[in-house]
Amino acid sequence: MHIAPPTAAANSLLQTLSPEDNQRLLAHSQPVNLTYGDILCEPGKAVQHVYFPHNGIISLLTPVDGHASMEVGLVGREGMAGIGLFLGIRTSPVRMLVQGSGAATRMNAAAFRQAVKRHPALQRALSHYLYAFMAQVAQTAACNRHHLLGKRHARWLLMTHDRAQSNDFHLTQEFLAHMLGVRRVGITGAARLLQEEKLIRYRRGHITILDRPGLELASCRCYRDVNTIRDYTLGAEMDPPQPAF
Amino acid sequence: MHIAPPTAAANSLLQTLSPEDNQRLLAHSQPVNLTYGDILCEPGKAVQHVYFPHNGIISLLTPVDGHASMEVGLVGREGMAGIGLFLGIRTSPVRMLVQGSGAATRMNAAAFRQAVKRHPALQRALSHYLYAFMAQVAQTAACNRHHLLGKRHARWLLMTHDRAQSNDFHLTQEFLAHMLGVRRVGITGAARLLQEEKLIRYRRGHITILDRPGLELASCRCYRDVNTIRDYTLGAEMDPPQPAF
DNA sequence: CACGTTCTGTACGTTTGCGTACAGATTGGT
DNA sequence: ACCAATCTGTACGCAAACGTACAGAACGTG
Repeated sequence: MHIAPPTAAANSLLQTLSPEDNQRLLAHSQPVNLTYGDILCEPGKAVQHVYFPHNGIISLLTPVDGHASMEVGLVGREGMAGIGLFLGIRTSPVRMLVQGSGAATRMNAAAFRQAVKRHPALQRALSHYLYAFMAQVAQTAACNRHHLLGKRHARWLLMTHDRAQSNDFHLTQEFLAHMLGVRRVGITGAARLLQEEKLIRYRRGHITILDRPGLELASCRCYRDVNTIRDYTLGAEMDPPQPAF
Repeated sequence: MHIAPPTAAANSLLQTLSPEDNQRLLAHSQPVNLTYGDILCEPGKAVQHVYFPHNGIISLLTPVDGHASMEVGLVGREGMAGIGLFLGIRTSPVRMLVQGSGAATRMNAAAFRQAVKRHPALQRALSHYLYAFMAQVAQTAACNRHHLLGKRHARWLLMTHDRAQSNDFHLTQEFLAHMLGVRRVGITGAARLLQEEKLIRYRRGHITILDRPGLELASCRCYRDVNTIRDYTLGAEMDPPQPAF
């Protein structure tokens, strides 16, 4: 699903709040600008702030064998980084790396926990988002084993495209290789193929999506499946009998 | 107490409740016997019951490309199956397959939600478990891309060993191959190696762990890392300033 | 105990991706 | 305008895992 960019894209989670609640929340938060390469939190460290991206993108990376790391989740305006706090755990298991520059709302840990406590609507929104996020991670685990690089590559581009809300964005092959846990040369090959098919165009750290439907065909079903679950979940505003809390 | 089977270990999540709360909860739950091969829920279907294993083991499988499926999580006495309900979502994204026969406590969906609502201690325990479970899934995603079959094989055996609470358990190569998302023949090779090293012994659907420390050396660090996070999380009984809810 | 079923062992060619190395191209800074 | 840094293209041998096929071993049931 393609997200139409209005002038100022707002974070979906914050949008679920009533204007008044939102106003109250804003008093305890700051607008910040995420810039490519920023590390918002290291694994094992305490989460100081949570982030609600507007048009920025945050990659969540899990360490492997102590040093290497690879992406297990992608956070854009549909979500937040630091969701562990919602579960009462202050320590982050993942590295939070800014993958796409852009605006976000930042809130410190204590304020966030207060906010969760006070706003049932936020609780519900976060619960549902968490569920969708877990589905994303689980699908990624399966995808990593079953699908060839080309398809995963296309899937990643689509996920980023949704969150970047623009047809071009900053991206190097080296970076992408790191995210997908493959060699840089592997990406070179995959990208060349997509370019030959006129689905994308890229040059030195910059990529342009040319044919989104085509890309969707080139990617594995995981992209669609994860979106289906997310849309269903977040659309399930009325989970019938009672909220979870 | 008339229900508790003598030799069976109790479910950790239920154990966090006070005896009185536990008693009250038991009124709304039934002891059941999970048997190998049972499917407790299909992906996309509504979760009718949640399960708290005592010594049974439940595999959570994510579908890939519609038909195939692979394991993204393993649930034993440390956890529960159906955690999505805790987040207010009734639909299961995964297949729940009984991988090890044994006892469990079953609770229907409505009763479970009531219980969550009424018992803050249970909320906290579930929150923390959910966090640990997510870490498990994320690590699996990374592990799937970075580690060779032999190591993942050993890791899986260790995880199952922990939950089976016994040195031998039922297991076929075909089944394991399916869980790990590899060919059956791949498992044959990996198992042969471990057997030659006297770390395990197996024959036709049955496996015995002979040298657990040795197995740990043969597995990837993911095993240890996930356990560290889980122990830390579940041990964090006193999350300092205030509970999450 | 004989038979069918299920599980395990081995084999062979193929593909994907790895590790590494090096050359060429683009960019930014001074 | 140049240099240094960064990014991308291509190449080569190698290892892991794939798909598939078939044979042998263990079990359990009539």
